[in-house]
Amino acid sequence: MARRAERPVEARARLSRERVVRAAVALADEAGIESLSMRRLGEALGVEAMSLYNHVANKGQLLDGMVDLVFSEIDTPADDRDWKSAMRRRAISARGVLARHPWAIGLMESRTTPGPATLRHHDAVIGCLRRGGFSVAMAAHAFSVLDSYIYGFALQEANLPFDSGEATAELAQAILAQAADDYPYLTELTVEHVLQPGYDFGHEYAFGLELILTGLEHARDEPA
Amino acid sequence: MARRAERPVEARARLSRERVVRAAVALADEAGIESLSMRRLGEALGVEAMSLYNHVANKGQLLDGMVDLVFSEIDTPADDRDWKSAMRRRAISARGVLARHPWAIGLMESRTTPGPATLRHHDAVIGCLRRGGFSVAMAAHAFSVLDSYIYGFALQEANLPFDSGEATAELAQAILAQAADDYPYLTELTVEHVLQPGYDFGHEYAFGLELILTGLEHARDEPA
DNA sequence: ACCTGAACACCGTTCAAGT
DNA sequence: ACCTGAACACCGTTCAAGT
Repeated sequence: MARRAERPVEARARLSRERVVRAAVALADEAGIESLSMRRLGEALGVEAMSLYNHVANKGQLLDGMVDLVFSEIDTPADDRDWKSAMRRRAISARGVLARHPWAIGLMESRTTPGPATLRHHDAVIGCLRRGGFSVAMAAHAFSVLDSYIYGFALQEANLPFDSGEATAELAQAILAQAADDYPYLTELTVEHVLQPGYDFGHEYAFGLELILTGLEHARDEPA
Repeated sequence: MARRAERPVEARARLSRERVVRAAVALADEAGIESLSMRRLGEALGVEAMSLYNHVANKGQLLDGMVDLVFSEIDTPADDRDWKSAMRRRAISARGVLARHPWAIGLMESRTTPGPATLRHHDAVIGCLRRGGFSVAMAAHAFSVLDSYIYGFALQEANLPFDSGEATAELAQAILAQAADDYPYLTELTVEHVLQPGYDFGHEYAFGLELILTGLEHARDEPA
C-alpha cells in the first residue's frame, strides 16, 4: 500500500504493448517527439527504461506503433454514404487528428512498415471509392491525390512559423520589415491576406479539398 | 605536404558554413538522416566535431540550412512562362529534388524557420500566379493546394515499402498472402494495378497535378 | 514472465586551452 | 580566428541477475 503510493499513477496497471505505445503518443504530444526517449517514457510509466523492451522490440517498432495508433483515430469511411461525402468527412477528420499529433507526419517518412490500423483505413477508403463507381485504376488515382493533399496540408500546417490558427502579427511584421524588398509578392500576400483579421490557414483546406473532389467526380464520369 | 596527405580529401579546403551544410546533405543522402551526427559529419570533413560549432550555432541550425539548400535545388518559376506551365514545371522539379533527398520532407515538420532560398522560391511562385491573373486570395488558395499536393506526394513516395519505382513483387505477394481476407479492396488494387508490369507509383503524380491545375484554371476565371 | 542495475558505444554541447 | 581534448549530461540497447 505505502509502496504503491510512492509510484506514479500510471504504474498501477500492468504494462503492455498498448499502454507503452499510448504513453509514448501522450509524451510526444506534450513534450514533442524529440523529447521521447526510452528512459523518459519509462519514467512516465513508473518503470525503468529496460522494462519497455519486454513489450516492444526496439524504438523503431515503438514509433511504428505510434503512427498506427494515430491512423486508428481517423474516421473510417462508412458504407452508407456516397463517396464524395465520405471522402470529405475522412479528410476533415484526418486534418484534426494530424493537427493533434503533429509529430506523426514527420515520422511517416521514416516508417515504411504500415500497421493494421493503417491498412484497414486504406482498405476502407479504396472500398468506398470502388462502390462509388470508380474503376480500379481511377480509385488508385483518387487515393493518391487525396492522401497527398491531406498529408501535405498537415505538413504545411505543422510547419507554420506561427501557431496554426491566427497569425501572431508582431512576428510576421518583424519578418516582413527586413524582407519587404527581397520578397515583394510574399509581402503583398502576407499583408493583404494573412494578416487580415479572421484569417486562418486552416480555411485554405476546404478550397483545395472541394477542388480535388470536384475534379475526381468529373474524372470518374469521363475517364481519360 | 606529408601531413596534408594523411587527412581526408574534403579537409583540404577551408571550412565554412556552406561546406558544412553541403557535407551534411551528402551524408544524409548516403547514410540516412538518422546517421547524421556532429561527430560523423566532422569525420567526413576531416575535422573534430567541435570545429563545426564555429560555423553553425547548433544542430538545429544545421538542419535548417540543409532544408533550405534542398529548396534551392527546386526550379524557380520563370517570368516568361504562363502560370500553368510554370507551376507544372516546378512541381515536377520539386518531386525530383525531394526524391533525391527523402529525409528533407520528414525534416520540414520540425523546422519552422524558413531560410532565404525557401522564401525566394515562395515569392517566385506567388509572383507567377499574380502575374498570371490570380487575385491575392486566389493565389493563396492555389499556393496552398499545390504545395500540399507536392509535399504530400513526396511524403507518400518516401513512405513506400518498396523502392519508389517498380514494386518488388515478392514482398507485395508475401504481404497479401496473409492479408487478402482482411483487406479485400487493398488486395484487389495491388493485384490488378500495382503489381501489373510497368506500374510506377510516380505515374500517379501527373494525374493529380493536372487535376489540380485544371481546377485552378476554372477557379481563376470564375471566382466563387 | 517480467523487471532491473550496470555497462557499452554512442549522442549534442560547453569550455578552457592551444595555434 | 579557428581548431581541439576533456568533460558533462544525455541516448538506445545488451545482458546477467534478480523476483
